[in-house]
Amino acid sequence: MAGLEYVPLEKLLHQISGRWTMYILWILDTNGKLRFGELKRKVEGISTKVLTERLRMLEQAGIIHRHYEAEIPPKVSYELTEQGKELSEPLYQLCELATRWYGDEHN
Amino acid sequence: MAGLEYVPLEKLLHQISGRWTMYILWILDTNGKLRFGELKRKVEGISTKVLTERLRMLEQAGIIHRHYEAEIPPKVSYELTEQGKELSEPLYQLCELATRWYGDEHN
DNA sequence: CGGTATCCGTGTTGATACTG
DNA sequence: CAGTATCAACACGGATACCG
Repeated sequence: MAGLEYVPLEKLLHQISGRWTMYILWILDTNGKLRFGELKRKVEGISTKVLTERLRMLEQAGIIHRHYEAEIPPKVSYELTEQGKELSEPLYQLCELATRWYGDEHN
Repeated sequence: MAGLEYVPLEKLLHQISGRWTMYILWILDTNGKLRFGELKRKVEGISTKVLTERLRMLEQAGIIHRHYEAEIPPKVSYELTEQGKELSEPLYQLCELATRWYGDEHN
């Protein structure tokens, strides 16, 4: 039987879909590098646990990069990788389509 | 708080992601109109319940069209709507990207 | 043929409390 | 500041049996 990875597209969609994920990517795409706290404030309503999960997942997928500075207080920031930026283009198209279908009240 | 529909893109991705969904769309895109049984045979391993769920969901989203003929035996076929076909283009791009990232052993 | 109905295991999401 | 740990709630996938 096929399994989840049969089509690479399914694997990719599996990574970028799911609650919050796209929103996080969108915000990183439009804002550039952000610290954990800033990100959490912009993705209003997300819990630290879920944000952490998403960031780890995206990092492992090579879509975002985590930059850690061992200071006091600790400073950690995230940004899209070059690979991650490749998503912008097709995603923007899908977004345009989604906006056309479902309205643009929320951008 | 935001909710699932905050970004239209999330709503769209929510609809087309999830196990089997993309695969179903892919098959309808490449094969054209198909009957329930044919579809089920092509999406090897899927249960009737899940296939039905996905088809209902996609139908409600306006992505596929259900054509019912009250014969004996009953004949029901599915195909992409014009709206559904709009997905092909951006999806194809994402697919190219996914293939480049994750390999093309499986097409 | 083309589905429904039911049930259940598992994964995902999330709130809350706590830590280096 | 940037998380980890824990536990509860729920959505999702899938097997099986039955129906018009």
